[in-house]
Amino acid sequence: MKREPKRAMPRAKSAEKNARSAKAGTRKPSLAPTRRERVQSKEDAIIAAAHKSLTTRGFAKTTMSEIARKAGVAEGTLYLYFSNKNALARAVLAVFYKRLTQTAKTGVAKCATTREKLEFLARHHLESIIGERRLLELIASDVRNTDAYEGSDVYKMNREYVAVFDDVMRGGVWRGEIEDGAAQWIKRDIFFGSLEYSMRTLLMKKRSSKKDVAAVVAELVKLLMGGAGVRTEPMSNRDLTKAVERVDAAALRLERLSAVKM
Amino acid sequence: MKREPKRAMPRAKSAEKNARSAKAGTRKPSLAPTRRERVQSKEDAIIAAAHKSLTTRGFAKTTMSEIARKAGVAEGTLYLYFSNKNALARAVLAVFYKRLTQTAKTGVAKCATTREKLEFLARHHLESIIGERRLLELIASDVRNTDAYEGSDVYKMNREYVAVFDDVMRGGVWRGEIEDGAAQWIKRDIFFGSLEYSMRTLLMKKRSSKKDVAAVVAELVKLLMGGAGVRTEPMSNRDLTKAVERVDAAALRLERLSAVKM
Amino acid sequence: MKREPKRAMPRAKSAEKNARSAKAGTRKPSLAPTRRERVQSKEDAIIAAAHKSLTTRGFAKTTMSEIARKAGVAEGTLYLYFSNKNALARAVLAVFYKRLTQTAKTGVAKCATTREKLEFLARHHLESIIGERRLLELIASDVRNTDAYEGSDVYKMNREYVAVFDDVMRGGVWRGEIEDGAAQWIKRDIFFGSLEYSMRTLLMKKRSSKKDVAAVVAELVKLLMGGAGVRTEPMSNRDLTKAVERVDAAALRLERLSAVKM
Amino acid sequence: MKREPKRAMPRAKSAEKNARSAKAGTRKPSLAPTRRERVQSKEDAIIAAAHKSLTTRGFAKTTMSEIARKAGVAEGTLYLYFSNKNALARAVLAVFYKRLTQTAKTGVAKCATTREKLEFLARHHLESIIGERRLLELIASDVRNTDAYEGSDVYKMNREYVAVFDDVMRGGVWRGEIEDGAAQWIKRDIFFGSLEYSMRTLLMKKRSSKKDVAAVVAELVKLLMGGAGVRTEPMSNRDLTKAVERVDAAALRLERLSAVKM
DNA sequence: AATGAATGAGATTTCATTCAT
DNA sequence: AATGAATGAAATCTCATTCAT
Repeated sequence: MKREPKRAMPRAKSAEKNARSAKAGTRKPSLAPTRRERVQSKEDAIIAAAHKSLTTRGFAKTTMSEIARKAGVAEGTLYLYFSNKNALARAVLAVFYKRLTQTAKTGVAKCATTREKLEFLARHHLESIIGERRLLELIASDVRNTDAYEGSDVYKMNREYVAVFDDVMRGGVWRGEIEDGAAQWIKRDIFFGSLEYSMRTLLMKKRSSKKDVAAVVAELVKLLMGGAGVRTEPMSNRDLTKAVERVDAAALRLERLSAVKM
Repeated sequence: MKREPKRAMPRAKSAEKNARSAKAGTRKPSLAPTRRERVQSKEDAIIAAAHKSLTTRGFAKTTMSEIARKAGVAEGTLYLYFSNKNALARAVLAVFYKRLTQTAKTGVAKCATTREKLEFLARHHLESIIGERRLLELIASDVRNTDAYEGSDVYKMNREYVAVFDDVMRGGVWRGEIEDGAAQWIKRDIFFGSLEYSMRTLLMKKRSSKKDVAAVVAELVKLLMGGAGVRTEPMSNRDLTKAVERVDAAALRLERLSAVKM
Repeated sequence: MKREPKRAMPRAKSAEKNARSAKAGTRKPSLAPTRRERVQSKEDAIIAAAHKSLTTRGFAKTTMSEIARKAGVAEGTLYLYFSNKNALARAVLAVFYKRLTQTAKTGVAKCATTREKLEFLARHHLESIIGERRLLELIASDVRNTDAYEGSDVYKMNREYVAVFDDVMRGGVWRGEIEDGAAQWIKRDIFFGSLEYSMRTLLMKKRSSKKDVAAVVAELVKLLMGGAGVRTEPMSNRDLTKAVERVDAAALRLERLSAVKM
Repeated sequence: MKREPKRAMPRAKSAEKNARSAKAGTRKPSLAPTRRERVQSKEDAIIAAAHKSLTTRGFAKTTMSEIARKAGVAEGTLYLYFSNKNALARAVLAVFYKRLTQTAKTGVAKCATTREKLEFLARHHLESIIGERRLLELIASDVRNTDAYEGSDVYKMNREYVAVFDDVMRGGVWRGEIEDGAAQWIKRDIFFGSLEYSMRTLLMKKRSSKKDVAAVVAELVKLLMGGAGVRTEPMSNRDLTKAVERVDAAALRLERLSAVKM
């Protein structure tokens, strides 16, 4: 099932990639694409082709020759850019996460309140993964398990992506809008886990409406922000209770006092 | 890529069916297994072997010959009981769900309160899937997508399993312990989605403690039962309202008092 | 039972196509075979190997691995050139027909009379198929029935081959050597059907002689050209009848004459 | 591809069959089927089932289990009656030939002239094989080649069948209706070969008409009976013979006359 | 005599990966 | 740097035949 390389592959790739963007300013401008640009665009084409196949057919059914055809390169060329099918899939995931992070950050920046930010993030995530569910299989399976996932590009990009959510949540806590209850990783898992499960349900429904998405998003945000979520004033339930009790007691004493006096 | 069965399979399959011959009591008891018993035990052995391979190596890397070897039968025999690899995987899933449903129901029955029931279900699910994460891949991928998933055995067993959760939730709502907010399917997705995502995090942690599991369970149940869950003293919203009314009334009287005095 | 190709095959296949690159003359001649030449020769080798196996062991008993071994290539390579076993068998048939047509045309061109042409064709066909009877099974069975036979290469080549016979017959009719009786397809079926059946008989005879072949050929041609074929004296039955009647009448007159005289 | 038995099979079959019909008269009549009758009917059922599968799906695609199912017996039972798939197929062929021979003989007996007999035989053969073309594949391939064909039941039955044709032809020759030209086996091959080839053409035609069948039959018979078939004036061979005798007699008298004169 | 579960050799086909050009 | 033909291990699935019951 797996045919791992028998000998180390002589590829210059990483170096190439890292060298990119280096002293771009010093290069003399030219209309014809430079070698570096050509290489980059070819890599992009391969990733785009792989992305398309992966999302439409899934990992197992996607073949390297199919990707090569779509990308307009020879099969052998794929191995010049990526050491194997798994690495290529990981690159696709990395790009996916990069884009996702980008749009998430941009969208969040436009939101005023924590609530709005969370709502945006939830909807954004849900809508994004609905079209790329096959990509998520990758995360849960082979690509993630086979080789060192931690330390890989995908892992890093994933951290960066969820960090957007973490920042929003921490901001909410700091400003007292969200109770500092559970550990952040737990909230994170609840957030993304719920959304991915909902995606499956949505996909199974014959016709999933915008309303369904909205309902999921609303409920999730409500839960994460504390049931109090609808309150305008940010006083906690417990504080309120205490306060009421104090006032109640005070009123009682006043009443007794006045009753005596009168 | 896959070839689905062309003809009906000569298999004895389900226990229910085998029990049919009814007057088992009249047969003279014998220590040697009957033909039917052997068939059943063989099917069990195959499923057990498949389960083991599937959970340890995943669907793609599991081969039929590996399963046959583990089960102690010839490769061809597998196809006597299951029309293809997919069907076998589905049978494994069905057994998994059946067992899961059984233990879930039993456990829930022993719990007194809705809270306890939910906590039990959450912990039970989390602990169960930690060892069988590869099995869950199946649900999310091939087995689910390839053929008519809806209407399949797995689908039915899955419905039965989640129904346990649904019943608990509905019971809680009915008894006023849980707010009847979002649609049931949303709560369900939040519950199971959160747990499965948490499972992944737990598995990635070098050493996931019992405390982590407990924390996830607690937080999830808190959210589903409404934030009120954490209060020490059980003052209900209704109590609070009453108190506010009292304070309001007291304030009114104070106002009158002061009006008299002044 | 059979799985037909799902995707286009990366094959160089036909000679015509390869000749396309046109300025072959400008290329500097080299002794080492070019890539294209190697591809073509490999295809030829595969077809030759398949031909050998097919004719000696028949379709069912011929295995792809056997062909690969004979051709000196890996099994997978076969599928680079032919999408499956059926397609390979059809290619073998196509080559067979091509060669057959070639030699038939050449031979016919050398013959003077229609009779000679038919005799040549009959003998040529009979001798050709005696060594390749297993190939003919293909035509009558799987290869022909499984997929769209009509429109296939084999079909076209077969049409081309039988056209040689058709032309000869039509020529004979046009020149008045053959009576324009039955439909052409009927004559064609009689011609080829008789020969193939005779082949079987010949093969069953412990020692089939040249004389047997000659006898079959002679008889068949005689029939197709009209019974006149065997007459030494070219007098028809009708002529004979007339002659007899004339003699009869003459004898009668003589008798009367002599009776008077005497 | 072939899995021939590894050891001789302990079957009583032949003996059983031959013993049949033995002293039938001595058996006491009974309404319930005897053991022998049951065995015979089971064999018949198997052959009938095999015949159906063989004619509709061909040899390769017909499976023993399919036959067993259709015949209403267990797979193992097939091997009690026939040593392997090939033998079963041969039995089917034998039955086919037996029936064919029977109907051929009956039909021929009802015809007055040689011409009519041939026409009947041709049409009968053509119509019979059109529905059973898959059976004919057997004759041309495996069944015939694999084991000792000569000496087998099929071979004998085939001889018996073609003997019907042979008899008709020999009768025609003896009565002077057919020229005694070619060897009988040649005429036989022409007859059956032409018809089987025509069958293929007929099957390929989108809609083969009765007229097509009639045309083939007419042409074939015309050829076999000699071109005489087309004569306009009906002077029979017998007339011709008489005339010759008269001429001969006349010549004799003339000789005598001249002897007197001289 | 009958059964039918079990066998296991063997067939076709796929495709990630290599490497000579 | 690019190609793409070649590889060959490995996977799934079939089915004639056997044999314990």
